Amino acid sequence: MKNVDQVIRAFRDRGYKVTPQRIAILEVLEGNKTHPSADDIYVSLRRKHPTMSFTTVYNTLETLKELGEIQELTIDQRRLHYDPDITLHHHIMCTQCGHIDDIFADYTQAIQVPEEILRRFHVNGHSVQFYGLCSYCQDHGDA
Amino acid sequence: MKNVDQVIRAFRDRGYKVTPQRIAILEVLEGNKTHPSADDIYVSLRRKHPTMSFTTVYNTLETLKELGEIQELTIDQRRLHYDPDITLHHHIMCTQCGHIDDIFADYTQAIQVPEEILRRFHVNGHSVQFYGLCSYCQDHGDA
DNA sequence: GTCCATGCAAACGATTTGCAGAGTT
DNA sequence: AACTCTGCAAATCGTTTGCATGGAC
Repeated sequence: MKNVDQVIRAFRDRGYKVTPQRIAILEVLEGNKTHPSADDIYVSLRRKHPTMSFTTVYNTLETLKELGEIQELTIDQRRLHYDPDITLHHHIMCTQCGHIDDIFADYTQAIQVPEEILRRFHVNGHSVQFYGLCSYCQDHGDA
Repeated sequence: MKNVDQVIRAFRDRGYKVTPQRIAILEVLEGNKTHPSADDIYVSLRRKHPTMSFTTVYNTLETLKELGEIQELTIDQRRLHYDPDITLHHHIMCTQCGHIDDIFADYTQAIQVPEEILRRFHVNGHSVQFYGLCSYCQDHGDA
């Protein structure tokens, strides 16, 4: 995601309105490396924006996705997470606590799809994710 | 998944009861290459087993997972799919119609996790999946 | 007869939708 | 003023849970 000011400009350019709610959500996302869920974002805004609604969080995330400013992570079957870093990278999630970390590696060349599949599919993308136990959970967890 | 008779034996060995419902679900799964969801299984059984419940489908899938007879696919964010083929392979899903195909390839060596991550995580597994448009949807779809 | 499994209904949790009123342009 | 956005409430949908009855052993 570009910085807040630049995204605001992108909004104006596209005819999207710049509302206090949208700015607040952008501020939460800017430089955010925690891979928040919609709920995480909602909760982190509740104090300063008590009237913020889930609808607005979801709407804004959808808009930012459309603009290509954030990416949706499908690493967690239970809920979607969002990442303002749209450069090519991957993720690992702790199966105990749900913590998600970045993995900066490019596996594009490494995972070639067999010819046979290419004959039957127009491949648009792929997704690689890892699962494990983070340091904390290795020491404290018990599952 | 082993064949129905063998899984029935595995059930008995573990003290799990062999019920008509469980057998029916096993029969749906044996050799099944369609990667059904719980709902798909439920629907395909409704006619011959009108009293079959979702609870039983979910319970049985859970049991089969525990026994390592099937694997749960997380390729579809909307719902879980199940695969009786537990050998190492991957999948591709058509983003239009949801059809899932097998990809028989082993990317284990290809996707090495950076040292830096290994220091912070005990990696237990990974997941690689592809997305695209199947032949049918390339010709007929419009998204 | 014991105990696990089934099936119904209700609960749950993430996400989506309908819509009236509010705010941006 | 026009038109989008917000926020509330309700709906949706896959999955889980509580529990009484039923069936496998």
